[in-house]
Amino acid sequence: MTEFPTRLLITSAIPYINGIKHLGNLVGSQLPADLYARFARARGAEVMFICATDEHGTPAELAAAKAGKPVAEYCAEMHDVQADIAKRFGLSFDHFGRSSSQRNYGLTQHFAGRLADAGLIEEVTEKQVYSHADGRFLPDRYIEGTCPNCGYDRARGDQCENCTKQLDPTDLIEPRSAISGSTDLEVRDTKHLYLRQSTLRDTLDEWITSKTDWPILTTSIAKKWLHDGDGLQDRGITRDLDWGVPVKKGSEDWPGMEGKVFYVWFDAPIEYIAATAEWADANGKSDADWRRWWRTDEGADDVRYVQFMGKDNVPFHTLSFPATIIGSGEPWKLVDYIKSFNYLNYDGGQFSTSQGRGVFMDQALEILPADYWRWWLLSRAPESSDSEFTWDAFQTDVNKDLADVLGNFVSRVTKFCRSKFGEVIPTGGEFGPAEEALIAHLQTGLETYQTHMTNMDVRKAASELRALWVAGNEYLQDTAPWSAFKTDPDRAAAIIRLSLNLIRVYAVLSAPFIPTAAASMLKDLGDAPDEWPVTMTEALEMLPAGHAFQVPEVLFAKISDDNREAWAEQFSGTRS
RNA sequence: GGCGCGGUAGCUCAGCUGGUUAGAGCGCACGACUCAUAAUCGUGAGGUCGAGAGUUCAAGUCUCUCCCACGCCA
Repeated sequence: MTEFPTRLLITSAIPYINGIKHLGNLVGSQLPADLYARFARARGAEVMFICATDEHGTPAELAAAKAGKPVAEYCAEMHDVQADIAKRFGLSFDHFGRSSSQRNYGLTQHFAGRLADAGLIEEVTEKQVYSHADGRFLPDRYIEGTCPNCGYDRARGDQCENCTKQLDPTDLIEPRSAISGSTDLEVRDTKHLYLRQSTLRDTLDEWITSKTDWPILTTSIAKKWLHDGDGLQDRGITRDLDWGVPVKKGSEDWPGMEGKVFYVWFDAPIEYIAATAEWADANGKSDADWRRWWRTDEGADDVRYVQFMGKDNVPFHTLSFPATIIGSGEPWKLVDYIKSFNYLNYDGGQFSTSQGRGVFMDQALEILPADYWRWWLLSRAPESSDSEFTWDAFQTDVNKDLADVLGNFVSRVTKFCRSKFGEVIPTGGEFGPAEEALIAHLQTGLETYQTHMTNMDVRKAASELRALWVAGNEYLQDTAPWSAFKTDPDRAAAIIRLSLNLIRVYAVLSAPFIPTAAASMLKDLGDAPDEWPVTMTEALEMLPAGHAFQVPEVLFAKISDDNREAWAEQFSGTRS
């Protein structure tokens, strides 16, 4: 078995602030990260699991304006909303931070200063459209006008949606602000900072090349950006906006950059570090307490750092953020493993936040408990290619796996025991060949499961866990305690004693996937311990004869055809 | 147009460094059981592994060309 790290730093890509995320966002980063974090804790690792909201940028400003609120207030509210939903989904962050925190201001400015000192920042003067009516510069996509190519009158400054032609804002005929509609626009010179990541290209290339155990999805995307066309391009890291981290060189002002902020992609990944500092602040810890996770010269040399994200975030995490870390010349912890995911589609199309298409996290929880979603999404995680959510598959899979295989096992064992022996672990009888075979089988399965979980092979882990559940049903079918009871009650008692213990083992092993149900199973087993099994032989004798339990309520109610049809209908349109 | 990821049983997918009769879950058919959420367990039906060519004693598994779907970029 692969040796498991003793200290694990785990980060999930941070969700953008402007609304509630859909299931596709969830399964791409936060959910698998949580699965891994829970497993790591169960295996005894010291875990720091970090996420946050990504709050800066124009979309946040516009969403706030639409809601009629100051952007800071809007973000604070939306952060609380997202934090609450995350909690209800069982996402076990050690801290859920905010990229607008003072910690992130300080660290972002610090990194910019270090990069400047290292000669990795370049000042570039470029032309950008300024709107007098809005009193601000407009990003390309917030300028609308008539497409010079096809005549479409609502083409955006970056691209015409009608004919897909790539555009420059100055190409548009009769350009206007998408925010106010004003045509009082002017092209002005503005100065911006660029991160010279092209100079780090060979270093990054070597680093990526050395990561032979990373998912192909991760390395292939990184390689593409490194080698495509002219290779890795320098990128602007500042914007003409109000809402963001003010541009500073460390703690010093940056001449010529007054009134500008860092671009969201620059400060967002730094928030992983900042959020860990926020964790320290929120828990009465010292700076040393968070720095031992991030500075290899201050205790982080034994930390293994794993990031989770959807494929759209891979370029930033494989290139830009490492360029920031490496370029700083300081011993910050660089990521050790990047687990990336493809997209989850919704019933023949894409999930879409802007169009409100698909199921969103809050809606999901209104319909069913989190465990249903967790199980389905994780067991079908889009690891090797995009995957698809359909109500039909969701209903079938959840009913079969959770209700029929796992839930019903718990039900049949506890109810049989109650009717024949009462609500205590029965005494008497001995284990024989059938038990030896089962235990050997479970031991092998346990090790396979742990290997897959350690490797973050999410689908394979789910499949193996399910196989363990099935093994219990096979065992019952094979030993038939209901028949044995008629001639040899002690034999039936032994079978049921093992089976009740098996429920505890299932609860513990399943907890990373379905934490709520797992906790409920342990509670009903008379507050059984959540100790992770090492050998099945010992694990299946943990609950002794005489230990009281109670027959649980139905663990997983089935999704009816009526439900499925109603939900498919309810979510066919757009989010209201 | 360039690049990337895929194209394996009705459906969703496993198949690592090439090697016995190509696997799993679901669905379907039949059978067993009756403790249980009309649940469970067993058996079975079989797909020229997108198409073509090549390398090899041997190819879903490597090479080339082409087709299709999806995605990213220009």
